[in-house]
Amino acid sequence: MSDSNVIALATPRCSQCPMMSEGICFGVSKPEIDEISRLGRYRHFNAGSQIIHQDNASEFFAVIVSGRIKLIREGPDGRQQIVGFLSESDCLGDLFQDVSHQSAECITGVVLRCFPRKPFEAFLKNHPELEHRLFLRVMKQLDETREWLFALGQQKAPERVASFLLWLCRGHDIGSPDGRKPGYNSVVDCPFSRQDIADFLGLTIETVSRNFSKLRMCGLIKLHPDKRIQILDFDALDRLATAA
Amino acid sequence: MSDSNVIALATPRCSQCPMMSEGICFGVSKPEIDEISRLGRYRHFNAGSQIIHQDNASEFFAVIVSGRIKLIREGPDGRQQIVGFLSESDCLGDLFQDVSHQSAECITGVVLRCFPRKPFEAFLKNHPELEHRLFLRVMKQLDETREWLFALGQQKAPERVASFLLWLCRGHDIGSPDGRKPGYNSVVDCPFSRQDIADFLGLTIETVSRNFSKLRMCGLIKLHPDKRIQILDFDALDRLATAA
DNA sequence: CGCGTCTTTGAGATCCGTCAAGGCCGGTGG
DNA sequence: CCACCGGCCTTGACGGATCTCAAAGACGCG
Repeated sequence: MSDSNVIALATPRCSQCPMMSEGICFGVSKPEIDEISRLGRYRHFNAGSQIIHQDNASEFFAVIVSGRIKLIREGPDGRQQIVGFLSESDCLGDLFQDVSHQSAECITGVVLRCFPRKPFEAFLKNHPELEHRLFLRVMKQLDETREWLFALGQQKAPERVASFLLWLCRGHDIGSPDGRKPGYNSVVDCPFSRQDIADFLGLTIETVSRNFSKLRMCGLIKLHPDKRIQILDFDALDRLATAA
Repeated sequence: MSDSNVIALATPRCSQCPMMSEGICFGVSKPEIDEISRLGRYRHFNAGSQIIHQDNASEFFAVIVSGRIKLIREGPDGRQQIVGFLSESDCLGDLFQDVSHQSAECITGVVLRCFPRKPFEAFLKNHPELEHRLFLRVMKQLDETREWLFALGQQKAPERVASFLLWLCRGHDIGSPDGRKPGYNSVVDCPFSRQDIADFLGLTIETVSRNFSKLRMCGLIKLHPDKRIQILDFDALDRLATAA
């Protein structure tokens, strides 16, 4: 209430912004939130639209207000590898480098809170505690990327698919219908197409599909028509992912 | 000379330390270098020794004074994926997290400048310009890791091997004997075993060896017995790596 | 010189990619 | 309301790239 004036000046909905709720802005004083917020604006994108183009100038930094985005590395011949999935409250854009080394494409409709890169970097210079928080995020991303490097380098197709499902469980568990412990009989949201999953796991859509079918026929998962997947045997899935 | 007293108090060879020369310490005032240096000590490791064990406590942060290190993710069944190579002036150790998510093993003999993690993190809190420099490094590592994610996910064995050789050229070019432009007819140092390369590229030693042989027989490279590789046709290698 | 380790090369087995056809589902228009 | 259409997903058959297993060769070290 006391600060709602400032917030209101800054952005209409700053209090609902994931930069606040998810902690990116946490610790930045209100006048300064006002300062940086004045730089930012909301942008909307439809599913399928390209937000960032690989090898183009890196011009903005953004926080995802809603929706899902895939980060893609593409080769000269069109092959593409998804190097990361982003969702609400994640950050988008390459700071401190002039060209983007990957593309960003919307999986769903997306709302972004966008800041021009250079001014944001200048702001960062005066707010080390904010940069520290970004630092932690990038380290976490590096950790996750290394995890997938292991998967792509060492695991076979069935293990990769199982690992992917477990990854879905970790991040996007909607909850189990009968209230069992997390991971068991849970329903997870999977807004990704077969092509997305294939590009992420370094497989073809056919191989992904075949492995989903195998898991379904073995009774480990149940595929719902609304892009949701029900995990019926978490332990078995875990064994598939970690053991051979 | 004026500051050599301070340096001398701090560490015997701080002026030769890669933290200075390679910029990690750059911008930190001398008394403060003294402060942090008092925390650090030199440690020596033999080739093959494990410095960090995956899933163990993350207890120190270090700068590599000399030597080469591989970062390894291992699965429960012994399979291992190299997720990064480190060399002189690179940093080692997971900051701001309690357990290491990968192992670190010496490829050559190694000298480290070691700092206990917690005090170093505390020092970092008071030196945002130092943390900023670490931030840039981690972003660069993330970028490189994504590059290899593309290689492991999308490229076939011959392309991966060619990409690996080009990567060697970028970082460790010893120079061409006849002074031609960089990359052409250059000799690169390759201190890695076939097993290392295989674990890095997600292949087997046999596949790596076969592809090296193929490149040798096609006249693109020449393998010297002292772990050096001569690049005879850089362009052809580049074509192999980027096109199919 | 002899030993062990790393590397190379070969032959066979396996997994996954490619090509192709058919099924499911939602949207559109009659 | 139903028929049609297009995109996405599934399933099958086949071939090829890579892994596995095996043996011989090269290199470094004592």
